[in-house]
Amino acid sequence: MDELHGRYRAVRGAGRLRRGATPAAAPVGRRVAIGVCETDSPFNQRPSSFRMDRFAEVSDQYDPDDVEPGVFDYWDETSAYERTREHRADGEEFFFVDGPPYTSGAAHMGTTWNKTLKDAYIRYKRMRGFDVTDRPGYDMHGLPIETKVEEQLGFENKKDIEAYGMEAFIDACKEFADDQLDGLQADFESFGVWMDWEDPYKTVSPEYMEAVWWAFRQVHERGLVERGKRSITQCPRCETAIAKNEVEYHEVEDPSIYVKFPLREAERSEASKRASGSERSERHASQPREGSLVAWTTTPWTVPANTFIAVDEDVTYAGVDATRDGETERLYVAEDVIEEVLKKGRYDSYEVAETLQGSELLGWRYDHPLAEEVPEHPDFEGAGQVYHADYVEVDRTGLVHSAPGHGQEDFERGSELGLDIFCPVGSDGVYDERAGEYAGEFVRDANDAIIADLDANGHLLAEETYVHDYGQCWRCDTDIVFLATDQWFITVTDVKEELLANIDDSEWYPSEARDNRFRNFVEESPDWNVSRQRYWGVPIPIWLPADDDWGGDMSEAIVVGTREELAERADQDVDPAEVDLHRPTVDGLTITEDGTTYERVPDVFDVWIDSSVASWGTLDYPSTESAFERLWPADLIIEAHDQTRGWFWSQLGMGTAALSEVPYDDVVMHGYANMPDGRGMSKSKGITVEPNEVIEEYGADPMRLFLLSRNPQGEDMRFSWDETENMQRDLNILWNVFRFPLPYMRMDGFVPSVPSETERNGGGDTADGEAVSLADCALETEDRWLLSRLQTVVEEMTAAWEGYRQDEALDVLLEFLVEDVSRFYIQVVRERMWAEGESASKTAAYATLYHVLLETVKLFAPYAPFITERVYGTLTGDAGHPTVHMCDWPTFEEEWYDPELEADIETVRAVEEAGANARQQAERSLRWPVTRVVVAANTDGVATAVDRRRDLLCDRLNAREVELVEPGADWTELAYGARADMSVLGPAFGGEASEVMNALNAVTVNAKDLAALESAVADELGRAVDLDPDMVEFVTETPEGVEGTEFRVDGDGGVVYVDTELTDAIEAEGYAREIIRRVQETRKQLDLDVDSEVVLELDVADDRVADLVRDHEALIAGETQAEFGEVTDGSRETYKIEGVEMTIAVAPVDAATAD
RNA sequence: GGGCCAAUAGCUCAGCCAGGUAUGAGCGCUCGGCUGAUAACCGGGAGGUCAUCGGUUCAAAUCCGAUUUGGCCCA
Repeated sequence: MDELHGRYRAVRGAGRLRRGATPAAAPVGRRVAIGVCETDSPFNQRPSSFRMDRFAEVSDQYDPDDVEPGVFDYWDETSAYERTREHRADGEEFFFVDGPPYTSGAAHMGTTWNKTLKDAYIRYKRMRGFDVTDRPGYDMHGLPIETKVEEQLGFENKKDIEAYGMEAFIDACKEFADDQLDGLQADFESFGVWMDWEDPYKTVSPEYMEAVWWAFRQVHERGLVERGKRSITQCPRCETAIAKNEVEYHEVEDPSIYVKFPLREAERSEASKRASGSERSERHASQPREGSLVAWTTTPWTVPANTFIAVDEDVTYAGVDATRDGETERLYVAEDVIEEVLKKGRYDSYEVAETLQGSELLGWRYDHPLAEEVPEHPDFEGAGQVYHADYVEVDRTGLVHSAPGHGQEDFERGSELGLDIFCPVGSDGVYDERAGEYAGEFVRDANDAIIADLDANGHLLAEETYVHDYGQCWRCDTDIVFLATDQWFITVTDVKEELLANIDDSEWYPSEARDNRFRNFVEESPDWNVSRQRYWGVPIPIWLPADDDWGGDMSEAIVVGTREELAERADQDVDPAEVDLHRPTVDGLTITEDGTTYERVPDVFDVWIDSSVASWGTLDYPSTESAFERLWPADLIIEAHDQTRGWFWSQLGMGTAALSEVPYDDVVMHGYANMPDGRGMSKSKGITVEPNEVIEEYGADPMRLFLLSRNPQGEDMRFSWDETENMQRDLNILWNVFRFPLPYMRMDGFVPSVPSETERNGGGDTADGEAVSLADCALETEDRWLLSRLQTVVEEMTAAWEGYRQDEALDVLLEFLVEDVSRFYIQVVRERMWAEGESASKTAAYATLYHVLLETVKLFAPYAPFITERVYGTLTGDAGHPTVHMCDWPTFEEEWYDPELEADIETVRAVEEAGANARQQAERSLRWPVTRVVVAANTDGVATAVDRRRDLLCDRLNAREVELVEPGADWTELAYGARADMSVLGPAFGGEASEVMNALNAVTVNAKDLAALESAVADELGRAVDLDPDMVEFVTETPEGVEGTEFRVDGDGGVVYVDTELTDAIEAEGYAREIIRRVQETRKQLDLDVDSEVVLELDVADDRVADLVRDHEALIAGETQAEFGEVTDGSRETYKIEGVEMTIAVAPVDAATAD
């Protein structure tokens, strides 16, 4: 029962762990309708307040628990989804078709990944201007639901259903499916999927079922429907055929018997010609023989139906005279397995009497080993003979017991040979009267009796057991049986060429899946058995003459295609608008034409048929025609790779059979969602990660971001809690980046220019008169750089999305957000934003950051619909669209694109990074300015970039000056030392080696020149030495106070040297900065507003330093909103800065402002 | 038993198609820095038999073959 109620939308609380290891067991949630909040939710007090004011205050930290419920409310209140659809109503149509999930059980991680991908692509397409078809679908018929309902009702087999009443049972199935649908839909909504939840397509609706009938009728009209016997996999409990892909394999222990089939005195039979057509077999076949053919089987219960023995005509067989307990008999087995077989039979000795080709055995006749027990055993024309078959392998005995009434290959070969099909077993796996002594017994239960009878008849050579994989019913785990029964087929093998040709009319992502897996599967696909002997499904709309001697001629069958047609032709009164096409309603309808009364065949369709018509069923075709004519076939479908043999195939098969076309253009085939350790998830084994746990732990947006960060083309995904947490962290950066400028913009009354809804719809400038647009601003280098980066990002992301690689697009976006916006741009512009009063530079920074944030949030929207809604709302107030999801996808704007600038800044950042490293080596913190930074560039490109961006570099490196050393030139202040390689130096100089080494270590030269080094060492040593190049390695030695670090940019690079020599001016500023920082810290501790004023008292223990600091009093006062004075009551703290003791006291100017 | 896909740092993954030094990325770890975005942020460092074995090649994470493990599909 758990599964029936296993889905809840998480009830959000404050208790989410920020960094959980593994979360505790799934929280016990209450079912809460989407968008309805607990009464204690803050959003009940201030519903969707985030839309009330532009630049309104937001919380310090991104908290999905806070954001997501508010956004749900907002969407409800503003009909955001409906308005977004409406907004695109005039756009070019894009026909997406939802592969319908099966309505049993809750959404698992795989379904969640699937729907998240679909949602993201739908949102993206909408932002690109398309009017997207987004009708969700549910697959609601079929055996799985029947078995679940049977379980609920405590049923054991079909007879219980009949006793309960078919109509009541079908009602129960419907109710079950509806319940499951509600649960699934709530799950999908809980992580922000926007599809048309008001109007999903359901495979149980009259319109949809009619779409199935219509298609089947089309298929019939093309002559592709037939009834035929086929060997099918039958579940004896469910009493129905089950699809091959519904058979699950388990290890079982079965009997393994070697049966002797006694040769009849052979006369040449007609069948031998039929079997081989070969001339050479005739001579041998005509010779009388004695002895037995030995065949092996693991299914004794199929022996009653034995019809022929198969051999391989190219294999060598032997007639062996085998002796046991003094008795000798002739046995025929393959030559290669004589020893093995005789050992099984515990024979004492043997002699090979003759060897023959398999072809020589053809036509030999034998007697049925259970002839007495099964009087009606196959004895018809052609039965009881040896034939060739391709399925023969030389293991066991090399001869194969063949019963076309059971085995699949046996059936095919038997049909080919024109043999009758003998199957004395009913649909429940019980022998009928034709099985003689075994009649009434369940086949498996008869194994022992059959083995005993074979033994008693002298036909059992050996008996043992054998462990192998055997098929079981996927729903009830009953071992399947193979039976030849009457079934209905769509003969797709008749249109195989067309199927293969149609494959090429669709594009697959990844393409290999189409060209390998899918093509192989289609090439090998057999006719499609579409009938099931069950209840909960679309009834097969075939009516046959009631007198029950229909000969199989489809022209004498009636196939009904629509409700209208049914109403017209049925003998009973049928209202086409009201009729329920389910059983048992349709079972009672008859059709009488030309004096013949027709009754419906009792079967229903295999449930795979239902979803195969989704591409027109979702458009309510044929009852509604216009949408189908406009839209079909689908532009896009997105499913996992198990659908290669499922929905991708069934749609191709049905589309081709009914309409001669493949019903979809683009296929995105994603993988499976696996456990963090790579195992597959399994609900029954309790190995799962539940989506609601993830939402509870980290939020819906972070979960979506994680799912969308995985390659959606073919590869399986490992779920990762850690990566999901990382995504939450990345969204926190988005949050921080977004909220950072809000207080400044608010204080300065910045009015951005926001493209409004009216403007988009009809053009015209509706922006506020004071609104600042980018074009009006005096942009600085970093502004233009960030805007250019944005263009690059937009272009790269769009290309990735168009290639169905939203994961690559996300990588680009996250790197832009984290590296470019957060780590570089914001760091650079902080000071500009802090500036007091009006400033063109500040306004430019506002306008730039505002524009970039707005575009960035749009780029994030398909991934994280909640946080982006919140951010967009706060940025635009009531000036923008009602929802971010109505926005257009950003476009590449040439005017802002400046690749040279982007390359320059890349160089600047590399130099900055190396500079920071050099500072660290010199132990000089960034707060202290340095007199100069020297950049030795390796290439002209680097030199030019550094030269062009000197100002920015000075700023970033806190350097008074940047010196440039051109490529090829040496920085004259550098010296070169040498290190000795003692493994070479030692042998060369013997006892003098250490003396030479010391001299080498001591000297420096001003170029990497061996002669110069020799001369310097000679001076040091007082005598000349001969040095080889391999004795020494040159090393760079920087001047005192200078440290160097290498950097690289795209293969180019250079060295950054930082000169940390101190001057009074530098010390003065350094100390001042140290003081400023500590005052700021104190201000924060006192919880002061950013702009509130303080009194500051400074006491510096060292007079020299006190004088230095005094030079910067104005700077200190300005940065900290302070005036110098005596502090009596406030914070007072003593610090030791660079060894100098200082006491800093801070107090608010007015106590009233202090809190 | 057969087909397809995957395996690269502790974790999640790029790189492989078109062979040429893994300056690999993020997270984690560790050492340091910054300090009115601050429960944020930045820098340095350590960390790899590219699953294993064999082959082709001057050169293999990359191409080929086999094996192992995992996933999917089929029998």
